Amino acid sequence: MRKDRKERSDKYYSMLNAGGVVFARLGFYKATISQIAAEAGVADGTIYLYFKNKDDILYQFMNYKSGRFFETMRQAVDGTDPADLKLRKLIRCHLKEFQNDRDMAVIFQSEVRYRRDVAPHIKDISKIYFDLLTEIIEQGQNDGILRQNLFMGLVKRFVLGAVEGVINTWVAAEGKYDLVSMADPLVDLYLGGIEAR
Amino acid sequence: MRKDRKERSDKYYSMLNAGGVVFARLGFYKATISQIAAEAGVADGTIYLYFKNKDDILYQFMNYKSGRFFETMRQAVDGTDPADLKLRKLIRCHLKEFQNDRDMAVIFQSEVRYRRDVAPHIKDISKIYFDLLTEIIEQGQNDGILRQNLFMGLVKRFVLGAVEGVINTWVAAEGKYDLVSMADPLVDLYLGGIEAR
DNA sequence: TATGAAAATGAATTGATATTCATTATGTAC
DNA sequence: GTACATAATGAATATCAATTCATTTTCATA
Repeated sequence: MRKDRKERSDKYYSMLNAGGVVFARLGFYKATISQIAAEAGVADGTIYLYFKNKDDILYQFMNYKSGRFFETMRQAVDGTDPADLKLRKLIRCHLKEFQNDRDMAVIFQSEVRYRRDVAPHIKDISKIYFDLLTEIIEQGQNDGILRQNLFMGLVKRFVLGAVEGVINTWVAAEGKYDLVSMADPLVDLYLGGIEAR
Repeated sequence: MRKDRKERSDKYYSMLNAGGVVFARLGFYKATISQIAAEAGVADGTIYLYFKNKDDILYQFMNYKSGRFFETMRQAVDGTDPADLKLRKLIRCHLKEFQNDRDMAVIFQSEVRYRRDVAPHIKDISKIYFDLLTEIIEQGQNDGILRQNLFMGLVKRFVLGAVEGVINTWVAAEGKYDLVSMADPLVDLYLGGIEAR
């Protein structure tokens, strides 16, 4: 059908990407259609041939990015590694993907938390993430690498919350340092904590 | 001066509070002055006798809440306790204050991250928090309770990020469970990590 | 109770921008 | 090269909500 052809076109992606750029720079509400159109090098009206409305641009942007993101995550984790290494790979991958696509990072960290209407979509996103974590942690417990008496719901929040905190700081610092280098020290904290032995 | 009298009045606080209610419910951009005025039981125009504009309502709300929040935090931590107990008290206090004032929790967790223009103000907020954490962690290291080889910048992000993650989940769950009960298990994770010994 | 200042009101103004659509351009089949 | 369909344009429209301000109400004082 026609819509498919359109959606796969270069023009479609340049608009999607322009949306990402402008939303990241100004936030959803301050971004205007005219700015997005200008960034993509098309007329304002053209946006509406490809997207239902402004919300739809954000929605499709998230959809596209999160799809690719989780494919990458899944690949990073699949395999026969021990749980602690899987956790390391997961976090490294997360930080690497966000470092390589700062617009996505900004939008995921702020719009996602902000916009309630995007929330249903986002729930899926963190669900997939949480499922990956559940797999890893349960495997680690079965192999005796991780403690048995863990409150799983809390541990997942603990892990994801801390990564997000690290990412937010990096975003606020305008990405002036290497984010990926935080991965291993962070996982060391997850595993061993801060207490002296 | 007149402004002082106004700012301390009941009406001022009812408008400030109404702002909190409506911002928390709809987010800053979808909230309207009319809704805030209605919630406070005043006319639209009255808002502008007490606040410069819509931004100013949010700004003063944050200012007021964060001032009280950090007084409370400081009190919770001051004293001669060992560092791990201080950390426990800090986290307990943080969760308790947010649980007792859900509007504040929603606004701090979403608007703060979202609105760049509020950021300078917010930097102060997390700076105070980080300073408290620095004090506690350094004390713990001096007393031999906490590990020496900690990357302080990361540890602070790790701690604050994880608490915020826990709070976000609670907010998203509409506050249906007891947030404060998460404090001790969370601090246990900070201290000992998830690895088996 | 009369008077004036301070406070409050809410309808009207203003500005902004998302969205539409009549028009123009582009490309393709014959 | 003509005719048709598809795509793109951008000025005009429609909506919405922040802010203003002429008018009214409240309230302290004499």
